[in-house]
Formats: sequence, structure tokens, C-alpha cells
Amino acid sequence: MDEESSILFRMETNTTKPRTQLDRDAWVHGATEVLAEEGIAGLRVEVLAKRLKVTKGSFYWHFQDRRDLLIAVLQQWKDGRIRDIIKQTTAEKGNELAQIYHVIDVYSASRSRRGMMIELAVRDWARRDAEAAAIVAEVDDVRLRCARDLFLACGVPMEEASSRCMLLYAYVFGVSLMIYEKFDTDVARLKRDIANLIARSAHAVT
Amino acid sequence: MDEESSILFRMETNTTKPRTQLDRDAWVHGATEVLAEEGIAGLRVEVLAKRLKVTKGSFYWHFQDRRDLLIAVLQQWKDGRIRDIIKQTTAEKGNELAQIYHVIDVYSASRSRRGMMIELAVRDWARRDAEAAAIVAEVDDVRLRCARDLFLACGVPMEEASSRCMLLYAYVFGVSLMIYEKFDTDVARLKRDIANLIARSAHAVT
DNA sequence: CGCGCTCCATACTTATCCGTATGGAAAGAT
DNA sequence: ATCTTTCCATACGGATAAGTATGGAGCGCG
Repeated sequence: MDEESSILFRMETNTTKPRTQLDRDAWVHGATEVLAEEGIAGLRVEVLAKRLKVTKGSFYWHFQDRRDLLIAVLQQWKDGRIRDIIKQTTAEKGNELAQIYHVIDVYSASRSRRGMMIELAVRDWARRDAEAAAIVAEVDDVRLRCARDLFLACGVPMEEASSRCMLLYAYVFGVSLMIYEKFDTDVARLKRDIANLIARSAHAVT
Repeated sequence: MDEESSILFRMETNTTKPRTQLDRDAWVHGATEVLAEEGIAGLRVEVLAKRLKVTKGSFYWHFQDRRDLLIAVLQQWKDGRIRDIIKQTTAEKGNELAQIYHVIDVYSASRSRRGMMIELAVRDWARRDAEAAAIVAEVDDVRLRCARDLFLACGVPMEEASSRCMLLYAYVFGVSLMIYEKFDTDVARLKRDIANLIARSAHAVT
């Protein structure tokens, strides 16, 4: 190679972007972001590849097909949810009521918007897919049992504890579906009062 | 036309299926069914046409494009919801508490599954479309106000009425997202108890 | 009956999407 | 440095989907 060709070779090399290398996890993370923004239907291989600044060659190296990715996303969601549930519902003795309020707050806060969007997307998927439904059922069961344990620890009787924990989760999911900003002049007070309706039992030791 | 050709002509005519003629409403109804079953992403022109046993020629005569159909579906949903809300929350004097229980029951019953699936699909759409969101906001507002009026008529103070009616709707939507059959041995009792938590106020005149 | 209008079937174009095959770039090991 | 393995880019094929254009079927009316 003479000098002129060597210079041209290097100029081309300098303007060539190095090839991005992603691991499987990067794909799952990217997919989860798209899931939050656009739901399951928005999770498309080529669109996601473009978003991650690679092509689908990478995708098909890491995953057998689109469903393989979806299942990986779902599994990661489940693991994360169960880990969080256990963390959120592990209370110091005597702090159970405060923890109940904390759970309600965490799920109904605006800052949890992305997490809730993923939650809703996963549940939308679960309505039409048996495997997704099984995983949602598992997460729901863990959640309800952990939250019920908090109510029980407050001295609430078993049946009432069951009702309240279920109301708790139904409320936080349901409210994330609704558009209510114009309904009341003080939404923060409204949410606080609702948390009180859910959390406070005549039986609870405070 | 000689006699043999005339017979052949009539045989062909007899086996030719008469052309189906649909009005715009038929399309909107069909679309709403698909929406319930498959959500917004499942609402595709050619697939819907096939389901209605016509081709997309009919569709494009009645609608400008797919969005035109979606908006029509949404408008029909809104009109139906508002009509139902007013019917459901119109109580005979002294029957307001029973009506509250009725509303909770109607929305959380298994027989309302299809209606709830449409509701969830519309809300999924509204999360990503401003026009859909505006209509959902309108429906939510009407619902919350009508239900609040029921609580007020029971003697519940304004702020508590606001909290309870919002909890009511959040609960019924939320619970439709959840998978809880294995959580409790008596789901019917669970739901009854939750309805009691929502509906019964210390202030209410029974 | 003929004519006009409403309505639908079909062919066509363009774009997107998924999955497969193949070549080669980049990283790791020796 | 070379060789092997991991990983990605791209071309390709087939299917689906939306929207447009055109011809004609069917209905309604005088």
C-alpha cells in the first residue's frame, strides 16, 4: 500500500462508526422501554433495532424470534416485581400501617408512571396470552399475600385483610387508567383520603 | 341467447351469493367487537372486512380511513357509556345506597366482561392518543359526578363522597385487570366485602 | 323500463414487518 | 500474529396492511 492509499484508507476508517455490540440484557431493557411507551403492539424487531442503533442481525443472534424477546421481557418484569413487592412489604415491627400507606403511595404516584405503563401493557398482553396470564397471576398472588400479611400484622381479621389488600391493588391499577384531574380541585387530598379509606380499619392497632 | 346458454346463465346466478350491503353502523358494531377481543391493534380494515363478509371497498365507501372508523367507535362508546351512567345512577329517592351497590355489581360482574374489555381497550388507546384521552376524560367526569351525587344523596359529606366514588371506579377497573382466583377460597364473599368497604360510610343514612 | 345514486369488489401501489441465509467484523484465546 | 468464536449487517422472500383507483352491482325513483 503506497502512502496516498494508506491515507485514504485511514480517512475512511475514521469516519466509519464502530459497530455497536449489545448483550441480551440491553435488548431486554430497550424492549421494556418501548413496552412502556407503546404497549405490546409497539414492540417490533426492526423498530427496536433502529432505536438501539443496530440492525436486526444482533437481535436474531440473541433471540430465536420476537416471542423469545417478549418472554424474556416478561420474566424480567416478574423478577423485578416480586423483588420489589418483598422489599415494599417488609416492615419493621410496628410499622405495618405506615408500610401500607407507603405501598399505596408508591403505586399511585406520578413518578411511578413508567412502571405503571409497563404494568398495564403486561396486563393487556396477559388478557390474550396464557403464558403471560400465568405470570401475572403469580405476581398478583405474591402481591396480595404480602399486602394481606401487612394488614394481618395490624390486627385486621383475615377476611377483612383479604378485602383490603385486594382493594388496595385494584385501586392503584384502576386509578392509573382514569383521567380525573378536573374532577376535584385538590387531587392530592383526594388520594390521601382514599388511602385512608383503604388502609384504616376499625380493628387496626395504631 | 339460446336455450343452453340461458340455462347455464341461470345456474351461475343461483350459486352467486348476493352482495352483502352494510351500513356505517354495522361497521362500527363489528369494529367494537374486535376491539373487545383484540384491542386497538387488532382493529385492521381488511381483517374486519373479512369478518363482516365483505371486502374493504365497503369500508372505504363509509369511512375516510382507519382513524375515521376508530373515532366513530370511540364516539359510539362515549354515547353508550354516558347513557348507561345516567341510567345506572338514577335512583328512586331513598334507594341511593342500593344503587351504589348496583353500580359496583354491574361493573365487577363476570357478565360484563365484554363491556370491560372495550373499556380497557379504549383506555389503552387513550394513553397514547389525545383525542381518545379527551373523550375518556369526559366519560370519567360524568361517571364520577353521577356516582358522587349518589353518595351525597346518602348523606355522605362532599369530600368523602368524592373519595368514595373515585375509589369505586378505580376499584372496578383495577379488579378487571387482576388475576386473583387462587387468592381466596370465596371470591364472591371477597367482592361483597369490598363493595361494603366502598359503599358504607359512617355518615350514610341507611 | 332507464337513469342516477349508493355501495361494494377487486387490482394495484407502497410500506412495514418477521424470519432466514450469508458474509464478515470484532472480540477472545493462544 | 493467527485462529476461533461471538456477534452484527445486509439481502432476500413472503405476508400483511393501509390507502387509491376503477368498474360494476344493486337499489331507488320517475
